[in-house]
Amino acid sequence: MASEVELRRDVKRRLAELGIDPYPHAPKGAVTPVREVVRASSPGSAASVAGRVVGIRRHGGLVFFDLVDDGYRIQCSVSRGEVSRDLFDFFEKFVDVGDFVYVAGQVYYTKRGELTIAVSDLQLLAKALRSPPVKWGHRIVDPEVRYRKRYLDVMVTPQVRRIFEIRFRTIEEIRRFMWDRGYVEVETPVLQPIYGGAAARPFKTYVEALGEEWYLRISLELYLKRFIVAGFSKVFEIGKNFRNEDIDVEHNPEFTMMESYEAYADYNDIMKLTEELVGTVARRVLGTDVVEFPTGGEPVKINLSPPFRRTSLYDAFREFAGIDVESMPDDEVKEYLRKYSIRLTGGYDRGRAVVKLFDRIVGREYLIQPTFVTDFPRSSSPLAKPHRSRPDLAERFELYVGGMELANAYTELNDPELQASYFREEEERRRLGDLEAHPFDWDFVEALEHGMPPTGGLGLGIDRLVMVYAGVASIKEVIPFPMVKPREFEQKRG
RNA sequence: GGGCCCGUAGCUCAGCCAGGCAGAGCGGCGGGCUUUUAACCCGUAGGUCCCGGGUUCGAAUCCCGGCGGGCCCGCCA
Repeated sequence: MASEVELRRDVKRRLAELGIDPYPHAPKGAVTPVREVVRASSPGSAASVAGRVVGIRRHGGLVFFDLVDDGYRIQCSVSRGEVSRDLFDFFEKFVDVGDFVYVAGQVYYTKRGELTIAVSDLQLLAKALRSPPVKWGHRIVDPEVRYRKRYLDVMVTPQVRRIFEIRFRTIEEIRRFMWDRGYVEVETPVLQPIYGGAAARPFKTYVEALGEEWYLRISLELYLKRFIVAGFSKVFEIGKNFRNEDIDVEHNPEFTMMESYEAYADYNDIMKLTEELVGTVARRVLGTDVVEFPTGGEPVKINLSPPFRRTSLYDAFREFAGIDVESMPDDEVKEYLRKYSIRLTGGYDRGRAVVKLFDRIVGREYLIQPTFVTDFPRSSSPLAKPHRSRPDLAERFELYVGGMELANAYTELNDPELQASYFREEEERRRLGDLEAHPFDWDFVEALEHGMPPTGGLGLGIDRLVMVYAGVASIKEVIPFPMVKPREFEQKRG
């Protein structure tokens, strides 16, 4: 028995014998988006549309089929009694589910009350040699197919398409929000001689022209701050970061961040900016700032309208876990590290130990509603400015929603000599085996030496924000083509 | 990096525990049907049982190794 592809190739051959191009360059008539026909057409009016055939229901002399164009579906019918014999036979012999067609005809309502185009003219626009894997409107079950061939997932499942509509609208509205506040959207290099701005292992690459090993950026931070040094007061960038770390429901090696930097602002200003952004963009994209997010299987209502709860890291420990980490002796901190089997690379450091414990004990578990966690230990934040009244802390906050870290922000460190000394601490850590410690970036320090105004900066994880908006618990659901291992598929050729 | 689970027709899955002819529904193909919408009715084709090795008279089934995937844990400030 011939395979589907073979059968449809045969259809192509027979079309060619009749002098019909299965891949014409353009539709023969003007095309109206199906969306407009569905919204505005009245019975009796003419309509000409184009789309993919997603379902065919044959009743002898009458055939119903569904057309989908840009996410909108419309039913069409071909009646043997009302069209030429050629047109009816053409549809029967040559049109399959998956094909793109152009149709023209008159709009009417069926007995069941569905808006339908009575087709009087039809043109094949593109022959599909493979049909969709499942009927339109259904879900593909196999995750391998969903992620490897996302185009199929989006093609057949409107709910999946909806997630990506939310994603791209979110990015659009973030841009609008930032533009409206006078931020300039800039571009910084993806390929960098020294990576920085986060604690992560980088992807390495090789620049033939320079004969050097370079890196894919792990954050946007250090170059955006150079823009502030250069004299731009408000800048932002939305772009891909690359971290050579493991893949799970909250992490993809390639992910999208928005970072912004604003001169003459501190982390309190940035908190206001952040909550307004998260709430405003939600309302513009979703029409509401109350969303449902699955945590531990159960959907929880999350309210994204500002202001968000604010708590210091130490207070959050006390409030949610009943632990006073602030006054705890080092021995006891180490005991907690053992208890939660947390290993610190680069030697014991109280600040970094506390942050790791926080992630483990408090963040994921308790911070479901939007919460700003403020004032992290200074040693865990080498790019942030020390706290104005607490030298052991940094002016830093993280935003948690749904138990995920959504944003990270500082009053930026702008003292070049302090920055240099923090870089030296990081180098020492790297020497002690911390592969995620910051490399020393002399060029950045030199930029700071030229003077950077007091600045507030923000890093916002776009993928995770979209997870919250779309109400999905896996980052793979919001990344169009998540990273999956390549696989050799057998090509079935006839 | 550790643990658990999964891989059988284009798709969803049964068969595996307890070894003995490789199955169902959907989809495809053929036929019927002029108001259906997961249309319906009749018929029919379709298989590298993920790959390799082992045990056995005999392996989809049991054992070992590998590949791919999912979930959980660790890690990802």
